[in-house]
Amino acid sequence: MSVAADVTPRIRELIVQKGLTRGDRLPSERELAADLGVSRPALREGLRHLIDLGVLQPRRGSGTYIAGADNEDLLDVRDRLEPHAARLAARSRTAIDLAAFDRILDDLRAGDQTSYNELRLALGAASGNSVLAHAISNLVELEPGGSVRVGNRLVKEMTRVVERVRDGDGAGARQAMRRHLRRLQS
Amino acid sequence: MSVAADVTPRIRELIVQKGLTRGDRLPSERELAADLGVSRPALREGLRHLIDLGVLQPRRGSGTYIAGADNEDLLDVRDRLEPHAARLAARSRTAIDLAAFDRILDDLRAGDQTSYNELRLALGAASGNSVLAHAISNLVELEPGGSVRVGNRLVKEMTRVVERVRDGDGAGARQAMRRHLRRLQS
DNA sequence: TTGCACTCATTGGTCAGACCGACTAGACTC
DNA sequence: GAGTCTAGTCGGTCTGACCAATGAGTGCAA
Repeated sequence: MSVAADVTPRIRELIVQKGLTRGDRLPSERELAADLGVSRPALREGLRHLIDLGVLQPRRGSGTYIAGADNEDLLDVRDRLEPHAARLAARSRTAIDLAAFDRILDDLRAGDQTSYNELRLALGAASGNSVLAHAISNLVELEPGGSVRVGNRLVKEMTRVVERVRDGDGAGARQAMRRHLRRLQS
Repeated sequence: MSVAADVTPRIRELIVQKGLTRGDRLPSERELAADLGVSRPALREGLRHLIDLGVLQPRRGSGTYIAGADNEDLLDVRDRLEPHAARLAARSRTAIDLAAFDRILDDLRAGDQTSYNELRLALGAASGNSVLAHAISNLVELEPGGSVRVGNRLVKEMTRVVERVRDGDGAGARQAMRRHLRRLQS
């Protein structure tokens, strides 16, 4: 992992940890670089990714601010991609994919907040469509950390999706994911 | 427009101009920076975007190579997003959007190769969903420049899409875009 | 006291030059 | 001729500096 590539998740962690939300200002680049122990150019390369995604918005002379996407818009796009990914994954998943799903589901049941997004990424990867996987990854990164609270209902829904994928039931997997997203929408 | 942000399209132009395709090597960063008249850090910030998208793949000690996405995978994702965008655009388009469509269609009829992608971006913007617009923008950038040849059939298909959008016919706009993508797939 | 113009420290944006480790091709050895 | 060694190239990173835009505090004028 290169330094610049590693900066991106660390910035995200910092945002979550400090509880920064839309409109808040990030520490200055010089400050961030010092905190993370990297140079400013490397720090900027890491920030660039989040800026391109639309998560951050720099204002010259003022600072860098949290932008973030509208949740409704986000769910609309998720509904276009993630059920489709679940369907494809039911057809293309490998034994390695299935093992990864099991591990992630275990973490999810243990209450790990990050494993929900990991599962989404794993489904994208298992779809066998790298463009789709990439698009979903971008959606995951668009959200402020831990956007969804991990509860019993979510665990149940995700378990259902994984079961359908394991069974090779494409239509069922798609439906299960759609139902989950439908719930988030309301 | 910042220097770094301007680097990205210029790199793309250079790729098209030199006719580089998947697997080819890009000139070195030092050379590119000199050619474009920017510093290496700025050049790298521009490259970073294309690397994150998956268009370029750097190999330390060797060079930076064109990666590019599988066309079939790409069309599959386009089929999920762009007909949906057309449908939303039919509902949300403003007078400004319509004027932009007309201008772009004129360019398209004149044989401008870039206007096809411009239309796709304009439809995404007109959808009113910024996340969707962003996702489509990423898909556009994923393709090697001028992936689709502008011919009579394409002009006809795009004209149909715009007409449906102008009429506020969401279902029709969606259908017209799907038909266009279906053709590209075969 | 109030309002405004000004000043200046801070911030993102950019540049120049340097060093490092990884890679590759060509020279060299056996 | 096959394997090894070496020097040059490339991406990755750092340091330190300057620029332009911003905005808050300052001081002056009304």
